[in-house]
Amino acid sequence: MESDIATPVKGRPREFCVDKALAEALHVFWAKGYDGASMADLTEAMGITKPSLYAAFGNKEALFHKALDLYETEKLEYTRAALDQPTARKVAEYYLHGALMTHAGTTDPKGCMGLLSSLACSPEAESIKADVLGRRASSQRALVERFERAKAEGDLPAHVDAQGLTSLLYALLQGISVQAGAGATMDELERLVDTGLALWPSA
Amino acid sequence: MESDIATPVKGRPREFCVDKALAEALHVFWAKGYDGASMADLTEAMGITKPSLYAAFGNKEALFHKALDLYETEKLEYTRAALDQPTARKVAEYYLHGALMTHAGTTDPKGCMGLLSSLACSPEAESIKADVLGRRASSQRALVERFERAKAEGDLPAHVDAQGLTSLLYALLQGISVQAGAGATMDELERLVDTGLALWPSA
DNA sequence: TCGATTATATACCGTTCGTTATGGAAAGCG
DNA sequence: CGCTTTCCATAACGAACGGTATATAATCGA
Repeated sequence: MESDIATPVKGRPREFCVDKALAEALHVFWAKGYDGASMADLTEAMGITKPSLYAAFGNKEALFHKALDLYETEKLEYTRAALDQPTARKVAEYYLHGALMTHAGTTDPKGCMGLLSSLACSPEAESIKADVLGRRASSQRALVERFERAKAEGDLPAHVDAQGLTSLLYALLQGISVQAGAGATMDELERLVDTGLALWPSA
Repeated sequence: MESDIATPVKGRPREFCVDKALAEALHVFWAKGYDGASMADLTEAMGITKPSLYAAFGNKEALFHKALDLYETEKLEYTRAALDQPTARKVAEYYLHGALMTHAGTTDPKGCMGLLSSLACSPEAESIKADVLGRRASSQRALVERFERAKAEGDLPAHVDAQGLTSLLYALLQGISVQAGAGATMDELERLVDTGLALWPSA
């Protein structure tokens, strides 16, 4: 997928790096959510003025979608890599520890950008919510299929509900994000994960 | 706890019911969150004008705190009643089924009002977030103590981490609220709850 | 060097936000 | 009836919102 940001050959060259600016915008959206991030917040963090932002990214909504792309490819890569783990239990471990690092670490904002922006939905930002929910649904479908395969391969008991287990694992991820954003310590969240993994169904 | 809304003996009587208006305000805050609920939304739903609202409730922030009181006493009563259940497993069942009814039912807005308003935190609404987080922390403390008691009474295995189990149960509640707000069906959420209870530690 | 083209900077647009001042209507008390 | 008190309705406040018009600066091909 190519970037749709034109780089002309004529005229005055832009004085900022589009990728750097987008990374800064991602941090603002991550910390404040779509509605909570104002254009003033964004331009200040990106180090550019509003006309430059609009010329380079279109508008606030288009900027968010591009930032969400970056978030998914860079920060949620663990959710895709988890599916390659050999057993359902290791899939869950990969998911949960990935969530700890990504959503409760110290370098990036606490919590999940998608969760934040899908809940705080101003009526005019319906396409934002739809984008986030669509990506989440496709991730969840892939996990259901992975757990179905695990049942077929015998590393999940036959009686477990793959759909229910997927919803439960996602609930844990969402709870981790919520509690991380609410100020829970890393120790508390690790104990949450350890308790969850101790209950994980064994074949 | 007495209502701090004065009811004078002289002067023109107010033409609306304070309790009815507060219940309507609660629904707006519940559906949209603190920042997402505008004064226009609130006055329209409450059927009163802005000066009446300010005279009766103070301002938007005070109105939210009063609505949160109502929410806690009427809608979150199940989290207190759950602690009276005889075993830790029944406590968890009460919590989870209560969350299904309250946060995924058809009569009230989907999701959890506190979760919504604690995540979407405009910088000037810090007292809102603090209020919600304080109530949640006190609820969680009570649950930890209940699970400690369950371990002493033998209906929870001695090796389980009461703090971790509490965080896990709250994560499930939060995940239920998130997924309910995202459009999950009641069937999906019931399977989430059933899967979680199937994994519940037995003595 | 000269237009053509594009980026930046400043200032402004209309709208909505939470909040309040102003003026009149309705009740209790003398 | 007056007088006071309280309520309701209209309109306005300053600030912040997302988004732009305008003018100037910088770089291209010719």
